[in-house]
Amino acid sequence: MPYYFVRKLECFTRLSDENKRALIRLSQNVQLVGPHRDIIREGDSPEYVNLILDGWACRYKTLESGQRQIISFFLPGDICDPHVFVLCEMDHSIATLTPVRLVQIPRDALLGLTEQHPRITQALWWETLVTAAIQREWTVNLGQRSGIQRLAHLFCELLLRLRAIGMTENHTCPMPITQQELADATGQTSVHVNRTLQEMRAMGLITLRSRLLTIPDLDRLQRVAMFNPNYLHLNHEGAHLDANDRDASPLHAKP
Amino acid sequence: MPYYFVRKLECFTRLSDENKRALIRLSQNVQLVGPHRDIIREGDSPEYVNLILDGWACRYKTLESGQRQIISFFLPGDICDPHVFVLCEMDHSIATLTPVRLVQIPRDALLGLTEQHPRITQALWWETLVTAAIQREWTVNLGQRSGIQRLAHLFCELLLRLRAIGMTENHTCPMPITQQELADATGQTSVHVNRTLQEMRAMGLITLRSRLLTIPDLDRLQRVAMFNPNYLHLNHEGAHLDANDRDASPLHAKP
DNA sequence: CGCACGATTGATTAGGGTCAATAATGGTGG
DNA sequence: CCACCATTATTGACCCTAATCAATCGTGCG
Repeated sequence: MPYYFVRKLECFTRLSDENKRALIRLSQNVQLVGPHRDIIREGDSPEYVNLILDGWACRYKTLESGQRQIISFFLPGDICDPHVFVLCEMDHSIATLTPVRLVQIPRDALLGLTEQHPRITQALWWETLVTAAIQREWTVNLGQRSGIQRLAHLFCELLLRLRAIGMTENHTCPMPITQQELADATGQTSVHVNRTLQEMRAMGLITLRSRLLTIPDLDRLQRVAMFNPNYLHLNHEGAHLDANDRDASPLHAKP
Repeated sequence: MPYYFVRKLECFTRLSDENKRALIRLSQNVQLVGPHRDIIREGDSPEYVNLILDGWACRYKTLESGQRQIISFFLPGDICDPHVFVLCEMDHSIATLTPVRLVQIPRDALLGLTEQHPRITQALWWETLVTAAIQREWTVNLGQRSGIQRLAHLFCELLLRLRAIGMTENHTCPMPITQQELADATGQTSVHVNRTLQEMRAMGLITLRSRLLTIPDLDRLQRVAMFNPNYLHLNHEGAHLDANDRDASPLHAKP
């Protein structure tokens, strides 16, 4: 079973063997959660940091009117809010989309880890900032792009994130979510998502069936979406950091 | 001249006199920037952390098509990305909206501050997490709300944030931005914003003229917007923290 | 006073929502 | 292995919000 979160953090910087062992030791008390279950709800007080070992999950908010917005997707290896403890209560919910294997990391365990491993601290910082960048890009996506562009952009993002953790094969990646969920993420109705997907298939932009997405020409899809991958910061920006660097303050990272 | 950023951080937790003096010492080398000027551009490498002493600014992104999305607003006292140095290059731009007084804080100055003042470190953490929460709420706003609701929601958010730093008078606050900018923030055209504002005025929800916004009945506007202020975490959630607490790790904050 | 920018208005159109019905799919138990 | 049921996907008809284009009006300011 691959450790996706190790792969993910290695997108940013080199990790020592000791770093990796420490990360892997977190995977105690693995929990299995079925699909479409809440992991934590708006209003709850955060007690753990959730690390998604495998499967997909999402942040979401439900309005009084019943409308739901999916705010972001969690993929294998993603960690849900490593610094959430500063706040007293959750302002959104997190739910599984597929069956999920996760670990709930107690505050002290995570604190111990970062105290012992400056490089991991840096990498978690990078992960936090990239998460924020993704959220900003979603703001742009919902505010400025058309239906087809929103879906195209989402597919580009998910493909690159999945590729970063080694979950793609050639031009194909898993896409284990329903059209309703794509609709909730892109601020459309499922009816319109359905029609837009058909249009994208007709244009030869994608194949999507059996929960598998194929993008024959990623450049073309990126052009359709006006997608610029810079916000994902996937180019080993922390490669210059010595794996044994003592200084773990994010304010110290030398760009 | 009030120190809005001190007021803002005090929304989270109590600060000692020494904390405050240290914060105020940052205000060396104040810069005056005219309206509608870029402070930092997408692609630039971040060299400073910008602290807005006074005036309004915004994050934005421009697409190849020329469309612009305003991603967030910076109000007096806001600090632009205290932890940005982990990343090599900016994935968005920041520009002034009004004339702005700001300080560009060098990395080392900020690092020194947080090393000396654990309480400030905590408060900056809170600020970072609230900024992320605001971004999520904008995602919901753009994805799920109608034109009038988006504007109403934005006005509610801005009023509460301005009230937190003491910039409101009764039901009135400054709103020094154009309809085009409201449009770029809410993902609409300025024509439609204009019509929606007229509708809101006709409903008695707001008064907006001479760059002043009045909200006679905030509860009512909140209901229209389906606005829930919980995501702003403005209820002194860090009040329990002793101002001399030694431990500054966000993972340690006891909710 | 005149200029530039921002606000306002009107007419028309298009993208996407709504509602409702039907068809595929896939998982389950007998 | 197959029948059944629940979910998910698909289609059609119609409607409405908000975009577009273009012109005009205000207003603050040098």
